[in-house]
Amino acid sequence: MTETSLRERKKVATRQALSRAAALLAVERGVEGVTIEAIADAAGVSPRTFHNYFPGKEEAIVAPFTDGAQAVIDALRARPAGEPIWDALREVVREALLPTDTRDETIALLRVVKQNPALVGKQLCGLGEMQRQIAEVVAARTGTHAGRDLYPHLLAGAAGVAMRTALDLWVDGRTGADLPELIDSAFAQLRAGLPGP
Amino acid sequence: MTETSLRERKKVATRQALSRAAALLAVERGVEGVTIEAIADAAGVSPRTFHNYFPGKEEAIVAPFTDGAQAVIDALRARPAGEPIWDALREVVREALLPTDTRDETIALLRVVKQNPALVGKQLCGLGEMQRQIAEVVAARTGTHAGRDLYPHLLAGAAGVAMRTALDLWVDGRTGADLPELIDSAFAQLRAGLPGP
DNA sequence: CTGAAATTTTGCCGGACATGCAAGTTCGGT
DNA sequence: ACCGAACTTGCATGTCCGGCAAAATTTCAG
Repeated sequence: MTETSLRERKKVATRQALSRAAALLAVERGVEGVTIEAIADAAGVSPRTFHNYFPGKEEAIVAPFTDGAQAVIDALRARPAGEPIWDALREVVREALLPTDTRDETIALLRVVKQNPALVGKQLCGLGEMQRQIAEVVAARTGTHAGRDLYPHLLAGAAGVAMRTALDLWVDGRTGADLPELIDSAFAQLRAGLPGP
Repeated sequence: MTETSLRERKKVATRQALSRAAALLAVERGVEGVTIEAIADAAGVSPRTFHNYFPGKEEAIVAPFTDGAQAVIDALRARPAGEPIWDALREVVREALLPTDTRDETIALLRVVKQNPALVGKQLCGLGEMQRQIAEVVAARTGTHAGRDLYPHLLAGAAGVAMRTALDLWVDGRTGADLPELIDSAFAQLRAGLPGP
């Protein structure tokens, strides 16, 4: 299966421990009230080691979303070649947002992120990188050119907007719908050209 | 007219001086090669004063885009009430991206921003805030609810994607089309539901 | 015009951040 | 068991960012 030397396992474990500690502390104390020293301490490593894994606490906090964006790209690359591109995008977004074992923590984290401009910036930056790579995949599948055509970037951007909008509205919780419904609705509306309410 | 005491004028002048100096230095030396001291020096104020206007050099560099986003919102609020919302959005984006007297500088600045993740994050953060406010305006005009409906956020997001995509492709310059054409094309494709290449 | 009030600028300071470097420690393969 | 590679850690340096209070500037009432 996957190559898993002890070193590799330790590395991912440390990375996850740092990320989880950062998220937990951010939810508890607020982002500004968290120091790198506290995160490192909670994860059982030295502050200096923290910087071997993340350049700053913001990156550690939003790491789950950065990783999730990468998962979306990988999943998209693994879709069957003939599948309509809109369907493929909807499916990978749906899979990425499937209920996890840490659902409540993720919601709490999303709320914290949303209220902090610095975190929003990092999150959107990761999303932008995801869209860039999605555009390349789309271009390859549709015979368009990522450097010359609007189409692949618009499609990737639309998928990103659908994902982000559905998530945001779901996290706010003022709508009774569950997440898959919101995702389907968002994709359907975009696919229809947002004709009106 | 507009209240314009000496104090107000000096404040905006200082802010613009700092922003312009930051952008100029960033283009000349690269973002990392710019210190707050250099920016403040170029603008004729003390480094401490810089922090009274911007929390960091990144914010100063992307200030033109932040301000531009605000201009889009104001322009949208000023559109006639009956106008189709898609038309209104396309028009305000077009107006925001009209050729200015500092066209070449803006292009150079956009290229610098694009290559620096920290700046991209700040820029996207400002764009996100613009979209949030656009969604409110859209909700008010279409009888939808920004807290419950996907529609206004999807529409605002689509407009943001159209603007950003058209700008990016235009700045890269690999397409012969000019900016208004790209904007029109982006909006037309989104409005048609991105049917395919 | 003059003096007081409000606002802005500035220097100083401290905590936190980020990163290079070198020494110490742990792991992997022979 | 051993050596080289990879990871951790402490140290040191430079920058960032914001609070605070004093000095300077602008506003406004008398």
